[in-house]
Amino acid sequence: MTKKERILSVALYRFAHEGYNAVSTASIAKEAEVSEGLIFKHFKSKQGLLDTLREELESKMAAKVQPVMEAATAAEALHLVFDLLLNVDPVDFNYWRLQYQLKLNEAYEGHRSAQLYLDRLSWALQESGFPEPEMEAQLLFEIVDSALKRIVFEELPEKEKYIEFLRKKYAP
Amino acid sequence: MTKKERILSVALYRFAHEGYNAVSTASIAKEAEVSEGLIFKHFKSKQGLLDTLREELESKMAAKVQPVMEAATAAEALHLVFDLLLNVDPVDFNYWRLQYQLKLNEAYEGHRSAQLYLDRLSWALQESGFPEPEMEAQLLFEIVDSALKRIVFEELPEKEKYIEFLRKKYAP
DNA sequence: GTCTATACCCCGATAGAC
DNA sequence: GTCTATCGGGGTATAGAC
Repeated sequence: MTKKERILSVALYRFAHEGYNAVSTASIAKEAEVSEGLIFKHFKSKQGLLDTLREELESKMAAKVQPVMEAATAAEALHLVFDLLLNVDPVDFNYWRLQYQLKLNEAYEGHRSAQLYLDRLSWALQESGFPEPEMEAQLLFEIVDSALKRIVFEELPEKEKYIEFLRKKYAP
Repeated sequence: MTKKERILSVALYRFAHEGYNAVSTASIAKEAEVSEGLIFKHFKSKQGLLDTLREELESKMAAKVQPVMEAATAAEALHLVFDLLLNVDPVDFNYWRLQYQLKLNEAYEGHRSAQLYLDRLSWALQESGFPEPEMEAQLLFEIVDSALKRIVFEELPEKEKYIEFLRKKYAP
């Protein structure tokens, strides 16, 4: 693990747990066992460090959603939505936590790709015979999002049971 | 409006929109058109200012939930859950936004009262014939919470339509 | 790439006058 | 209750040596 990677790793953990503004570059440097100056050589600014993490986050997000977008049938797409929840890698928890931190404070542009995902859900639900697919897609999106949030914040002890309970409602 | 109230009002807005750590006492004082020292005379510290807002938030929350807790029948309780969403006062939006800011960063004790609310939902859903009332209560809680979030962050344009869509599922 | 030293500003908080 | 003045510390960022 290079020093650059150590910085990113510590910053990800701290930003995800405490929030961007609550974490100083000095404390990141100390925990990563590098000099504070090195952070600025590599990332220009504290914001630049966050931007790098955000890019990593976005590519991870795209990869995560891809199976649902490419499923052959509506039933398969709906099934994969819940697999996505079952298969969240604990190694990535901090990326999703960071996402929830960023989403809160305005001007976060997850909207573009979210719309494509919503459209996909809407299509799958319509194919599956739901009478109000757009409304239902919004709801499903919120349900899955809140479940992911509870998983990565370790607030969902009966994860498997809860996910299967959800799956029964949409992909029986 | 007293100066003390002006400070609280500005602090609420800024904390709710930008997050506690991103807002300085100097900028609050400037916007409220008071001296910075006055903030510390009234609230001891920046944290004390937040604590005052948190107390106001908690009493508002208790008042909001009360009708559901005191409903005579299960059907009425479920019906009131959605009324709660329909009747959110725009004047209070910033209090709920603040709540979502606070919930994110660790050690937030909304858990005690949340459990009573969850138990109440669970009871109402069991009475209404849902086969897995505990799971269903968790889900309903998340659905209502995410809808409230979208409302106060002004991300739910078709509010009434969405709420009635939800209501049909639980209190037909 | 990496460290040390340092600039410089802004932050939270206090003291004291009115 | 309210303001002005001020402090000490910690924040981001840069310069320059190695």
